[in-house]
Amino acid sequence: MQRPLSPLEHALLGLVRQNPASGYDLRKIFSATPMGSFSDSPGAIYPALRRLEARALIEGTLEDRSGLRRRNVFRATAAGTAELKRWLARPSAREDVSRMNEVILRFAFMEAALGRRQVQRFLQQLESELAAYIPTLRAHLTANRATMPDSAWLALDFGIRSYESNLEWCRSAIRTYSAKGRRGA
Amino acid sequence: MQRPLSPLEHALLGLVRQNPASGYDLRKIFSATPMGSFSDSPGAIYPALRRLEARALIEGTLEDRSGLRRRNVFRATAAGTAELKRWLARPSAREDVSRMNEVILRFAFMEAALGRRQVQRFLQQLESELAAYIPTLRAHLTANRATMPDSAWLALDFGIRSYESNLEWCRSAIRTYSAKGRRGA
DNA sequence: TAGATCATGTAATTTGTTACATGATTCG
DNA sequence: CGAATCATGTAACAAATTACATGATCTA
Repeated sequence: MQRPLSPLEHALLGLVRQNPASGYDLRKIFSATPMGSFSDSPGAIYPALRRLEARALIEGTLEDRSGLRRRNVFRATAAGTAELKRWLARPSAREDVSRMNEVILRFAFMEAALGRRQVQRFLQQLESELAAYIPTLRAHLTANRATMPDSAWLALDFGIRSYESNLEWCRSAIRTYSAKGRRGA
Repeated sequence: MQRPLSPLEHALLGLVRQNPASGYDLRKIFSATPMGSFSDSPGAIYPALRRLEARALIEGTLEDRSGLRRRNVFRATAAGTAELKRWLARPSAREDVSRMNEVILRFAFMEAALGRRQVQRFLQQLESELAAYIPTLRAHLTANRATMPDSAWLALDFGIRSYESNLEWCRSAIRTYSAKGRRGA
C-alpha cells in the first residue's frame, strides 16, 4: 500500500465501518460531538471520502429517496476493514505517547473492531510506555529547575502533567476493562 | 493586517524576539526540546521565516563568518514585537481551552514580553474559563454514562481528565507567580 | 579523503481552510 | 413565499511533509 492515511481519513474509515454514513452524517458527528475535534467542513470531508473510495477502502452507494436529495452512503469494504484493523493493531510506540489524540482515536474504534482482549493489551502497553517515559522527563526538569526561568519551567511542567494525567486515565481504563472482563461480557 | 499568523509563525516570532537566531538555530530548538512540538524540517521553517520577513515582522541579516558558511540571523522588528504583544495580550476565550497547545505557547513567551502582572491576569482568566467549563462536561458525561459503550465513555473521560489536569496546572502556576510576586522580583 | 556537521534552500505533493455554489424539501 | 435544513460539491489558497540539492568546514 501507498502513503499512510491521514488522521481524518482514519477517523472517517472508523466511523463508516461502525455504521454506514453519508458525508453529511459525518459532518454532523464532527460538529456535534466534542470527541476528535476534526473539521466538519465539506472541503475536508468530501475530498477525504473520495480519496478513501479511490483506494477502495470505502464504497458509496447513491440513495435516491423520494423527496429529499439523494445521499451518498459510505460503507467500509473488506479492504477498508482490514486496513483499519492494521492501524488499530499497531503496537503503541514511544512516540505515540506525545500524540495522544491519535491514540484516543484508535482506542475509540478498537473495542468494536478488535475486541476487549486487544483493548486491554493496548492499554497495558500504553501504560508501560507512559510509566517508563514520565520519570525521565521529571528528572530532567527537576535537575534543571534552578537554571530555568519560571515560565519555561512551568511550560515544561504543563507537558509532564499532561502525560501524568494520561497515565492515570490509562490505569483507570485498565481497571474498567478488567472489572467488566471478570463478570463475562 | 492580513491573515493571522500560523502557530509556527508565532513560535518563530516569539523565539527570535527573545534572542536573534538563524533558521538552523531554530530547527535545533525544535528538534532538541520537547516543548512546542513543531516541525524542525527546513521545508517548514525557512518558508515561514520568509513569510514573516515579507510582512516585516522579522529581519534577517547575513553574517559572513570567516570559516563557516554565512548564516542569516533573524531579529524581531518593532512591528514584529508589536504583533507578538497583540497576540499575547489577547484575552483567553472559551475555545482556547480546547487548544491548550497555543495557550502554552503564549504563556511561554508572555513573561518576557508583557511582564509578570500580565501573566498572572492571563492565568487567572484561564483558570476561570476552565473551572466553568469542566463541570458542564462532567455533568454531560455522568448523565449519559449508562447509555454509552465503555470505549466511548472512556474516550470522553480522557478529554475531561485532560482539562482537569490543565486546571490543576493553572492553579499551581498561579501559586508560583503569586509566591514570587510577594517577595519582589 | 571520507564522513559528520553547519547551514540554507527548493520542488512536488498532500492536506486542510475558507468561502462560495447549488439544489431539493419542509415548515411557518 | 422565504427561511431553515438536508446534502453535495468546487475553487483558491495556505501550510506542512518529504525528499532532494548544495556547499563549506572540521575531524578522524
